[in-house]
Amino acid sequence: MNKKAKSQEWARERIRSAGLRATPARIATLKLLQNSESPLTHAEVSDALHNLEIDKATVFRNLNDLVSKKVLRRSTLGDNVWRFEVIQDTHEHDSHPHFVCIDCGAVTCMEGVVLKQKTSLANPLLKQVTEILLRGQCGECA
Amino acid sequence: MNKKAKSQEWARERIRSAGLRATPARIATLKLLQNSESPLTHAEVSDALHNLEIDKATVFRNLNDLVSKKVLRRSTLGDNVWRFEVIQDTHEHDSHPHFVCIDCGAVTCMEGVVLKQKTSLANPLLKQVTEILLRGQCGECA
DNA sequence: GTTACACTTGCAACTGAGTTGCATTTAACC
DNA sequence: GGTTAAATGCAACTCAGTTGCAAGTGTAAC
Repeated sequence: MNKKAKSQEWARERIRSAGLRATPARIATLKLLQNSESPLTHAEVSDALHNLEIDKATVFRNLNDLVSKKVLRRSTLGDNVWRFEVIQDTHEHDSHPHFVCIDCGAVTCMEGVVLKQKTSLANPLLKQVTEILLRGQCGECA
Repeated sequence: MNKKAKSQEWARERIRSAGLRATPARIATLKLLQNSESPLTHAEVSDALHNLEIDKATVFRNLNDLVSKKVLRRSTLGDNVWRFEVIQDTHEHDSHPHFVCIDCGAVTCMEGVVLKQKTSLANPLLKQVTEILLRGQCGECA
């Protein structure tokens, strides 16, 4: 089996094991996000799948379906637009920080960065952190 | 001077010292946010000032103006709606991370938390970080 | 392989947040 | 009080995301 067919089969299996039907739109969406280096917005997914003539409502529904089945993660970068990325089942640390460039909007996943609290005392105001977001200028824009 | 007039004068002075004109719409907006216990959305501000017959475009412009002058802070709770709150001038806000509760919207300054990069190699994609934002549930909401 | 049916899709119309252009009004300085 | 740049009101707009419904399709069971 060649590489393309493997990726296709992987996406198909991931969708089916989540309890959803493996339709062309879903397979294409999942393959796209899997091959992307950073989370994509709905508009970016929609554009990329444009040649498949998939309706934007379908893309929204599929993205939300895959999020609710925990195949994708949905996050916001402070610009009030949802971004989606594949939850890698190989990783344990599933919530790495994201860096967003305030100029060009590029999003970088920062696997090698961790938050450290100076004081040993746990902060009572902070029960559970679900997302860490850094904003600033990327190398291209600075 | 009574309490109401004091609040009025405080708002007026805060706006003027930011380099903006102290219009009734801006004074009412700032007083409202100052007296609110949690950040308010544009719609909430607009509703509360309804009897003053202030246009929604004006409210948006004023909120954004006050944000750009660092009188207000603008944050998102993950529902893709901006929320606004008064920046208390007793704090320095540039140097430490902020924590936003995705349920109640409360914003906490986290003086005792620092970001550490595991690898000694500096990330070339990340030239300058201007803001660090943590999102999650606070002790009240968890 | 055929079939049946629930799931999925496309379309179109909708909601709601936020923006913009422009003519009119007004706060602030003299 | 008069002047003027800043602020406002209005209306029309963009864009993200949702919804109802009829038509299409993946899947399991035969």
